Amino acid sequence: MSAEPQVAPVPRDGAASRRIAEGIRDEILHGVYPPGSRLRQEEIAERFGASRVPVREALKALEAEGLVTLVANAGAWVSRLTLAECEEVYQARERLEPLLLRYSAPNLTPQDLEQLEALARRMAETDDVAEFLRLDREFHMLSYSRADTLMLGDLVLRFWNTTQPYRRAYSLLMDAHSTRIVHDEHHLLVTALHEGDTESAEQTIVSHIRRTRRMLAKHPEIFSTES
Amino acid sequence: MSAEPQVAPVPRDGAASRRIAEGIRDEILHGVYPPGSRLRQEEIAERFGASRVPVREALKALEAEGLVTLVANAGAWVSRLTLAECEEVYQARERLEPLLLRYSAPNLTPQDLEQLEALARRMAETDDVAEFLRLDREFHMLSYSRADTLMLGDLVLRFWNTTQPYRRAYSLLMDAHSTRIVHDEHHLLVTALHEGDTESAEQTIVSHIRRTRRMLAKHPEIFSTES
DNA sequence: TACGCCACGATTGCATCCAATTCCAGTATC
DNA sequence: GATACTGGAATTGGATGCAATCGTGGCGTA
Repeated sequence: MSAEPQVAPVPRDGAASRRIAEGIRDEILHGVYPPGSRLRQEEIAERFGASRVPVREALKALEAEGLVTLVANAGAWVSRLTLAECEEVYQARERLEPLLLRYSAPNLTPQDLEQLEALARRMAETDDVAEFLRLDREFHMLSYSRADTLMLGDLVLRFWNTTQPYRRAYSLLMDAHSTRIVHDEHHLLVTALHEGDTESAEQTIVSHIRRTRRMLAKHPEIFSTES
Repeated sequence: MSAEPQVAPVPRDGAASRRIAEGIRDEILHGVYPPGSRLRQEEIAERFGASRVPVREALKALEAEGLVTLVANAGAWVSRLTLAECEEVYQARERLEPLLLRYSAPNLTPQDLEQLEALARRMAETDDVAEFLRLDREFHMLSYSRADTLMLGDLVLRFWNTTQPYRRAYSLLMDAHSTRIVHDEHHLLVTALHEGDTESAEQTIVSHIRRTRRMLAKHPEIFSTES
């Protein structure tokens, strides 16, 4: 144990705990840890070049975000949603995202609208699932990005995060028809925003989320994986 | 340092961390720690007969709940809401609580309805603020208690928790007229539930929350206390 | 007198160490 | 052959100790 060339001296930047929480969150969102997989403190600690203490703090925070499930004296697992829970999240999104859009829409710049249009186009053109998911997320988050809110945005982001694995599974099952409808809705949303018709934009996002929820309900097999 | 009669041997029941989180949350909700007050790790640790490690985990969890604000290398404070943030929470409540009520209403038992009525009556009779707050909270939570949800209920509870200190401050300012309206709304809600008219119950709760939000907006002085 | 600087105490962040609990494989018993 | 039990390894929960950082009061200088 004389030399440690593998890990930088850890400049004690400010908070290893934050770094670890963000790292684990990213890994969960990118599917490195699928829902239901075990999270061992020591393995994570070693991978981030830290001790187990900040790892435990990070896990506590992720638990409160709903991404991780902690069981006393047993361990931590990536949260797995049942169909019912997922529908709940979508119901909540149906209520909150139009509100968030109402905050954001009036502040969107012409550049934002242009970029939204570009994202919608690129989404329609790609057929790579990972790329589609990334663009879809970027599209919707951009539409909310000008909301001058202090917690609503974070809350919606959390909803997106907890349901991310299931969006991935679902988008693998989409046929050409469903795909087409999704893109139509995206274009409708951009158009409404362009015309300054916030009412219509809100209605479009409600329909968009509700339709996805009902499609998910038709594929309960997504939620029963045992791995 | 030979004997320690003051604290029980700590039966290591399962999770000191949970106990501490619940303890601090209760103290914040009961006004022991007002918004903006500092939370020192060592003081809390000593008071709960534990070390600072579980305290830090508890604070992390409370931060994710929005009750506590953590600053790296500086400390923890009880979150203080601005008027804008508080309005945001109320806007979110306006959207989510009717949804939660929709889940709960069909499952409310006759006993529940009776108890709701009793709570509404007792609320109208008391003139002690602390008592009113307790009953009000119990009333609304009971109306949601039969919701078979897995996260919506917790989320709404969190909204109530983060805004609790401001409800307290506000209810001190209520005149007879406002008070009367609040009680009327409560009775309307119970009546709608009794008649099985969920639509109407939802509309009542929306109005109830919206009215409170607008009243709060008329008293910005509540949010500018410097203590 | 007001402003900037510095040293010290107080407090936080993290690593290491120990105790308690859980999980699991191997064994014995029905 | 299936089930209940037991002992030890693996893993988590918490306490203690140390380094880094921040706030603050006192001092010097303009």
